[in-house]
Amino acid sequence: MPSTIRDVARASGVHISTVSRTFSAPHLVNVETRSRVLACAEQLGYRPNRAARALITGRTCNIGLIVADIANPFFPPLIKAAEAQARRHDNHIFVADTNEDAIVEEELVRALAKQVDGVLLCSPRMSNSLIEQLSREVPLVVVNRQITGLPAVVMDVAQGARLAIEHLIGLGHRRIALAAGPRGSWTSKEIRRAAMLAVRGPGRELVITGPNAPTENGGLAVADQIQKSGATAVLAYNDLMAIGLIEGLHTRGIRVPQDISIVGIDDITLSRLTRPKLTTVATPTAAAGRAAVDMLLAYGDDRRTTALINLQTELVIRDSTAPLSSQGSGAAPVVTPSTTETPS
Amino acid sequence: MPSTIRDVARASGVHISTVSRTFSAPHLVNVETRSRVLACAEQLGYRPNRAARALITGRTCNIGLIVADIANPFFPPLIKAAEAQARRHDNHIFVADTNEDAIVEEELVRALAKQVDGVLLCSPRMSNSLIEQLSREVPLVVVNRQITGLPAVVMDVAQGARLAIEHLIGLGHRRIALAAGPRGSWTSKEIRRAAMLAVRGPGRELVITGPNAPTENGGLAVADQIQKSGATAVLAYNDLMAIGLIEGLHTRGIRVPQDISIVGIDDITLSRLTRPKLTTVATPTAAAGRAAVDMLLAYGDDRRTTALINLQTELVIRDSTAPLSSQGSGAAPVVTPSTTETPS
DNA sequence: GACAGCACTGCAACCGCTTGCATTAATGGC
DNA sequence: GCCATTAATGCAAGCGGTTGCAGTGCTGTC
Repeated sequence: MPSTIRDVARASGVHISTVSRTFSAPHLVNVETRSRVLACAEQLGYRPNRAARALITGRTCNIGLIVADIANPFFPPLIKAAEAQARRHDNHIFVADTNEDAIVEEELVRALAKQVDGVLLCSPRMSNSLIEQLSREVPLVVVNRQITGLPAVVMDVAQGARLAIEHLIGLGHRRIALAAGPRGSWTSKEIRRAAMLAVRGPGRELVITGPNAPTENGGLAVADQIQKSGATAVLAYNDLMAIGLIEGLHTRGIRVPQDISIVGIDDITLSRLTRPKLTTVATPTAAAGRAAVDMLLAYGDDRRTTALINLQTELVIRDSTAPLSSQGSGAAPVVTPSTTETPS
Repeated sequence: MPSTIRDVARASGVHISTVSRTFSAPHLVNVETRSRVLACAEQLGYRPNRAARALITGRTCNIGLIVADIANPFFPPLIKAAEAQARRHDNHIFVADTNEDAIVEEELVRALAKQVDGVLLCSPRMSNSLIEQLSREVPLVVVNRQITGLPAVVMDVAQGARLAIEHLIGLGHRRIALAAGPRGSWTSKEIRRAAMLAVRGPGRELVITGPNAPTENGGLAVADQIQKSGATAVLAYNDLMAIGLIEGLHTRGIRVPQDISIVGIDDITLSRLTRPKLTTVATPTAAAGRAAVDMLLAYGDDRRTTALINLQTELVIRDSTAPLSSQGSGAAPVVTPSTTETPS
């Protein structure tokens, strides 16, 4: 039913190759012929079949976008921006969700490989070496992870974490907890590294809990440990965890920010609307989506394309952080060794 | 570089057709041959090229998913569920965002048509007739809109709206406002229809404002009209608008729910976390995503497939609604004719 | 022992399109 | 006026698969 290049050729009385050229190399065909062909195509509602074209040109004009969890509010703005940018270049986007599972991730890259010109791997959970191997099978741009030799777009969460910790220290906090992210997360490692560095100083300690699921439930679940840690301030792996944590502390009668200060990371839309409004590190997710697509599309043009884009983050101070109140470190003064890793 | 069917054929010493059959009709090939072929394929890392296969079979095993706005928190759970369900059937999903634009929508359906087996059209903004026409070019399943003759998955927002209005009436409210959704939204029409019916009764009035953008800003922008309307309760087109509206009213010194009660629709994750927690009509978006994919995949099998799935909604009562307080209809007692339509 | 039937495999056309090469006609240089 | 260019188009191979048909060798039947 849908008309093919042959239908158009027949209708306009030329060979199919002329029709083909009308669309993919117009300068090679006579103006009159061209307009005649275009008219027929228009009338027949002809559109070149991209899959067929891809078969011979090797370019699908499709991009794969793999994220850990579509429903995690961190990703939709990234997906949206990537999709828009892709379409601006006449590309389409496959979106796939790994459910935070490294196995699924690998399988997805392989499954998509033949149908796309490249894959955007967002916050991957796979090992570096596996990613490197996959990048030999299909062009890859990694988002939220830095792997030497691979093009990547990262957001400078280290800097963000540093700003957050400095903010907390400035408020008088001395014992600060870090609610870490999921296992395999590069971002989580970065945050930890930066936080440890930033906390360093006389009488100051960093208590690390995790790994945790990067969700509201993950935050809820860690509330108990946080309470017992004796920390008066917490930096959470992301806003979702921060929000869950606030909820969890609330049910334990601990008030934020009066008893404990909380800082999130990401600045998802939600964070402006919760109670209290969340102090957080804003990450430029939309910009990251756009940049990643651009990088991928530039892949062929110039192998020496900027291999790493590092986007600035900034601290947004709202209502979930407050000066350390002299009387109330609401959390129990249980002493735990600093920088303890609680497995899970 | 990636190995083709020919490589596998050569390696295993059979004709390419045998390799092909090994993958698409295994029962037609001898067990020994089959395992030999499979071994070679495995070793070469061979995977059938879906695009090439699609060219001749006509089945791409891809699905298009078109939504109005990926970043609108209503959609991600739907996208996630659809993607998971699609993958369960070994299909992949193209996601595209129309930015609430009917023109873009049409273009996207056409652009995707050749690369997919069908398209899920979520909350379309196009006219019914255009959708019908498109459905002749590519299998379509419409989500959140009912068009006679087309397979559709809808959520029973009419029932939800009725429950919401009854809840408000039960709380003593008499003058109720409806913050309508965007132009072209079937859901918005349904809600209006149901709300008008439900409000009907002695001394009761429904004030309609809109169309409005289905976003937080849309809600913010309508706060003024709501205030002037003299309504003591509002049903908003969706949670995002409801939240924006609460914000807008707050800056005007109007408290929710003490001065005005607000009900949203959708029950997005956010709604459990705002201040106050939102009373809202929960819509089963994940179920809708799954159902829509199933419908699309069943398209070929049975033309008489259930043409309409209507999913139940339910009212979730939280903290944004309260009994009408005798003293305080916080909104100014300006009299506006009932059921006025404010254009925008 | 001839033959029908079956299981298995090869052959080749084809899906819709691109592209290097051949062909033709028109053009310009001298 | 002849030849080398150039512009425009046709031809056909091929991208990576699928599939109807034909061929091959066995088996079982009578």
